[in-house]
Amino acid sequence: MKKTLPTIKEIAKQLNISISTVSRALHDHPSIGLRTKTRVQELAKQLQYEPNQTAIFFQQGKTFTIGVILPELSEAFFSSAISGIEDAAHKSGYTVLLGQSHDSVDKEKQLIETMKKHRVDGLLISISKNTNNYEHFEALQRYNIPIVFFDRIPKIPNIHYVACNMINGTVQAINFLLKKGHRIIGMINGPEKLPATKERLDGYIQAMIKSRLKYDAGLVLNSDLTKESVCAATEKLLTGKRKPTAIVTFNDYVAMDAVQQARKMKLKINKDICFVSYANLPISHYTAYPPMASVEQFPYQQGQKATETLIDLLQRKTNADNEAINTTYYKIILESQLVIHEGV
Amino acid sequence: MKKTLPTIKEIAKQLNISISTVSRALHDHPSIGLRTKTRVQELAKQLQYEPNQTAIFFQQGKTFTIGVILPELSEAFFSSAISGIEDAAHKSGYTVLLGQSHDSVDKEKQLIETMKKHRVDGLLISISKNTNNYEHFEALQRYNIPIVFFDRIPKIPNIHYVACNMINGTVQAINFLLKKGHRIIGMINGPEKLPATKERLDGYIQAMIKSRLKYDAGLVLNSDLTKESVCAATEKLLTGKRKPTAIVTFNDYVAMDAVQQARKMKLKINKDICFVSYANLPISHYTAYPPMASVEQFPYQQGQKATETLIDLLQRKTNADNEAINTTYYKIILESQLVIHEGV
DNA sequence: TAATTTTACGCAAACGCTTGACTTATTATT
DNA sequence: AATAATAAGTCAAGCGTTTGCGTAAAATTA
Repeated sequence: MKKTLPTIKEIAKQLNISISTVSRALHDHPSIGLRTKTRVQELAKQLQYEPNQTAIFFQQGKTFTIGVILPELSEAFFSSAISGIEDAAHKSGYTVLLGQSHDSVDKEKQLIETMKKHRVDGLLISISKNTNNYEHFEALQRYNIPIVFFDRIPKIPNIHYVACNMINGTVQAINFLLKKGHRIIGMINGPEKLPATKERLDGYIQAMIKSRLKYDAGLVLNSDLTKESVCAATEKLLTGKRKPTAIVTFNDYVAMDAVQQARKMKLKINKDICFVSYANLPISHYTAYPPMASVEQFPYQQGQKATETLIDLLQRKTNADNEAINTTYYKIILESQLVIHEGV
Repeated sequence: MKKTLPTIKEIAKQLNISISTVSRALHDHPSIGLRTKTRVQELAKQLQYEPNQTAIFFQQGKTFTIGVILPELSEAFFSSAISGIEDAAHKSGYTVLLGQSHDSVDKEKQLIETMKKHRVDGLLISISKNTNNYEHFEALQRYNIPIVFFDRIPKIPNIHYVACNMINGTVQAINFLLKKGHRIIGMINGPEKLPATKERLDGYIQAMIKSRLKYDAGLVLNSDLTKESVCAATEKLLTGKRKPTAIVTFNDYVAMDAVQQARKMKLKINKDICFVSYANLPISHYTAYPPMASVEQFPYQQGQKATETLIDLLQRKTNADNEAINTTYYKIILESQLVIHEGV
C-alpha cells in the first residue's frame, strides 16, 4: 500500500524534467511540446496522479465550495431546494457545504463562522425564523464572500436574493374558489411580521377587489402556526357571522390542523367547507382530506436559480475585480402557481 | 475596504518579530513569553486576524470535512439522519460536504470522485438502491479515506457500518398485534433482495414461532414498493383463504397505499383490518388512517453514531499510523423499537 | 565566576501547485 | 550570414502555516 500519493514533483523527477513543465503539460499549455506532453500525461495516468486540491485551493484562494445555510431539511420545501442547489452547483464544478440553523439565530451565526473559516467561495442562505439582526451577514462583506438569499430573505437593502412571489398564486387560488361558486372565503394566515404572510394577504385582497367583492378583514386571521392557534382561528372563522365556505390556509400543516378542527365541529370537508393551501408536503394528498388545490412555490427552481446567481457572481468577481459589481443587486422573483388537485 | 486579509506575516512585521513566534503565540505555545504572547494576541484581535484555513488544510493534509453521500434528502429518514450527522460533526469541529445520489449509481460514483478531489477526511455513505458493485468504494482505500456506511450498507466484508436491526422491532410489532388478539397477521414486505426485507421477514417468523403459531408463508408478500404492487399484494392478502385481521407493512408509504386499497374493498380500517408500519413519515399521524403502531429506526441516532465512529477512526489515524487499525471494523447495530400510537 | 540549564525566540524547510519572467535551442526572415 | 521570431523549457517566487532545530540571553547551579 502506497503511503504517499504521487505529486507533480514525483512525475518531474521520473521524467527528468522540471515541475513547471509537468504542471503545464497537464494543463495542455501551448508552450509544451507534444512529445513531452504525452509522456507526462501517460505517466500521470499510470501513477494515477490526481492533483492535490487542497494545494490548489490554497494557491488560488478559491475552494470551489459554496456554503448553504437553511433552517430545516426535514421541511420538504428545503429538501427540495437543496436538490436544486446541488444540481446547479455540481454542474459548475462546485460542491456544497451544508448547515441547518434549525431556526436558531445562534446556530446561524455559528454556521456563518464555520463557513467563513472554511473559506467557502460564496453563501446561499435562507434565514431562520427568528433572525432580525443582520450584522453577521454584513460581516461577510469584509471577506468578499458574496451571499445570495433565497426564500426567506432579510429585510435589508443591497442584497442579492431569489424568492417566490406568492401574490399571484394567491390571486389564482381565490379566483379558483370564486369560480367554484364560493363567495365567502376565509384565510388562516401566518405570523403577522412574516413577509410571506403579507404577500398572501395582498393576493387575497387583490383578488377580491378585482372581482368587485368587498374585502372583509374579519375573514382573514393570523396564526403563529401552532396547532392551538390554528384551531382557534378555524373555530373563530366557522362560528363568525359571515361563515366562509372555503378557507385558504398558510401551508399544508395549517391545513391539516384546520381540517381536523372543522371535522371536530361536525362539518363535512369539501361539502360544508373547502380548503386550499400552499404546497409544502408532497404527500399531502395522502392525508385524510387533502386541499382541493395548492399554490406551488417551486423550491427546486428557487434553489437552482439562487445557485446559478451566486456562481455568476463568483465568475464576475474573478474576471473583473472592480467595484462596479458591488453596485448592482440581483432580485429574482419566481412566480408561484396554483395547482388543482385531481378529482376536483 | 481592505483588499487583503491580515496574515501572521503582517502581524510579525508590525511587531517586528518572526512569524514563527506569532504562530506559536497564537497557539499558546509554552516557549513564548507572556509579554509577546499578549502583544501578539491583542494585535491579532485588533486586526481581526483569522487564520487562513485553506493554508492550514493544505499544510496539515487535513480538511476537517466529512463527505456525506446518501440517496434522498426528501425522505424523512435521511433528513433526520443528516441532522444527527451535522450535530455530531460540528461538535468535533468538522463540517459536512453533502451529496445526494438520488439512487443513481452513476451519481454516486461521481460524488465519490468529487469528495475525493475535495480531500474530505472521511466519508459517510448510505448506498443507492441500485448499487451492487463496490469498486468505487474500495478505490478510496488507496487515498486512506475511511468510510462508515449507515443504514443502507453494502454486502461486503471488512467495512465499518452503523445500522438498525429491524428484527427486534418486528418481533415487538407482531407481539403487540398478538396481544391485541390478532391471530392471522399478514405482511407486505419490500423487494426480496433488500436486507431490510429479510430482517422484517426474520422478525416475523421469529415472533410467530416463539408464540407457537405456525408460520404461513402465504401471509407474507413481497412488493417492489410501487403503488400497483402494494395494492395487488393487499388485495391478494385480503381475498386469500386465510384473511388477516392485521397487516404489517414495509413502511409508511406502503401502509398508505395498502390502507387505500383496503378501503376500496369496503373494509373498515382499525376494525376489519389493522395496520402496523415502519416509521419514516413524521406526519403519518395526519393521514387518513395512521398505523396503530410503528417500528422506529432512529435515523438521527444512526447518523450521529456513524459520525462519531468516523471521527474516532480519523483520530486514530493521526495518532497511530500503524496497520493495526485496518484490521478491526466497527459494526454497530442499533435496536429498532415499536412505538404505539396514541388512542390505541 | 564559570559551567549549566532554562527561557524566549528566530531560521528555514516543507506542504503541492501555478505562473511570470527568463533561457536556450530551432526555425524563419531579410 | 546575420538577425529576428518562435518553440520548448527551466527557474524561482509565492500562497499562509506549522514545526524541528539552532541559538542568544537570562537564570540557576556549583
